Amino acid sequence: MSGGVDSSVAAARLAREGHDVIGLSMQLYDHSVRDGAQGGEVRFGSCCTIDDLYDARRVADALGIPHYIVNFERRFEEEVVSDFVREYLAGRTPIPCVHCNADLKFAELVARADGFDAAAVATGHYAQIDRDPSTGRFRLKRGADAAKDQSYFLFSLTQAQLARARFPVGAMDKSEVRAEARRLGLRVAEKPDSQEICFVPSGAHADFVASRAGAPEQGSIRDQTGRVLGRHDGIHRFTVGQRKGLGISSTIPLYVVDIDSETANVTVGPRTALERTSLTASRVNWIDGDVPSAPVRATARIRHRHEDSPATIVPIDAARASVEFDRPQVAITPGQAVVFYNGEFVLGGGWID
RNA sequence: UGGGGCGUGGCCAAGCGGUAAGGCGCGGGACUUUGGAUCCCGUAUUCGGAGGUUCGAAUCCUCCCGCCCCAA
Repeated sequence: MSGGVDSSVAAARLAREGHDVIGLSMQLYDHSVRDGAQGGEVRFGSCCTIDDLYDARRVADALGIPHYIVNFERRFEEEVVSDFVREYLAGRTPIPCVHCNADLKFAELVARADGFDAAAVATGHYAQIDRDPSTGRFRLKRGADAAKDQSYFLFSLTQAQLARARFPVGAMDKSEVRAEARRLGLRVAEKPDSQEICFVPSGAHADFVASRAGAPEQGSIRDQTGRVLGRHDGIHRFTVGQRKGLGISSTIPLYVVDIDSETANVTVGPRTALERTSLTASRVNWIDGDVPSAPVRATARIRHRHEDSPATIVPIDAARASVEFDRPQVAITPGQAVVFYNGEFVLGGGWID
């Protein structure tokens, strides 16, 4: 229970269905240090704050279920935050929410749930799970509300994890979830959707990285011919596809095309220079547990809030695959996830090299 | 005070006689469980100053002001 509407309604639905529900909330960082102590200007995202934990507790009270806060500060630091910093310093663009899901919610949290002898672990994700009638294997499906679908963030789930997972709001529209929260009188009914990175003060992720990594290495901003157009204060300030913040005058908008962590060079070019037809992915997970023995026709999504596009997925080995798109994709970004779909079903996904 | 170049919105910058491109930034919006992501809209009655030529100038001429480079 994050303290948001979705997990609150998820808990409410399970309770109403007669399940023996226990509310668990993850404490991800030390609020006594982070909140306020640094001058009051420090504000964290709308998720996982101390206020959110209180909201979760209040909702649990309202539902008449027990509520526990589990301390994942260390794990969060190890699995999510340090990875986030490391990735930016390597010139990649991390997506911490996937790690938080895979490494905390569906790993550590499940382990804690075992301590409560829980049969399953439910979250407020907009995604659905069913079983393939022919193989008996679990399948991951998009959320019913196309606008809120969060299946992208869940591509790394395994059969074992899916077997225990429940997504009570996955078949609902967001509006229905809010309506149900209102009907139940839950205080979080109108709470805004969370956004931005929960552990970084809004709008300052680069400063956050710098504060963890020390003095940033400056470098050059070059055009595609290698001509120097400007300087920058660290490659962690850039992501492929980025247009803003370059500080370069031009006759056309320039976008970050490439980031070289070796030379600290950031290459920029016109929008068309962002188009690529292929990519390779590492740490690929296939939802059904088996690596396909032949290329797979699918649609692939290269970022959240992006439409998946027809492609052929070619397994390279157990953990890698190449993805050949039928049409060029704009701004394929190393560090982001690529997720494969077959219609409503998530086939798998991996991390873009 | 010999030669050359330049002064266009907060910044970079196009235009070089026909009535102010574009980019950055900024403001607003859309989107949103990653991205100082993307996308959309807005942002100079005016071109260092003053005169002049012209139907008409930021664009030509004159003078002035302020920068820069080369040579002394």
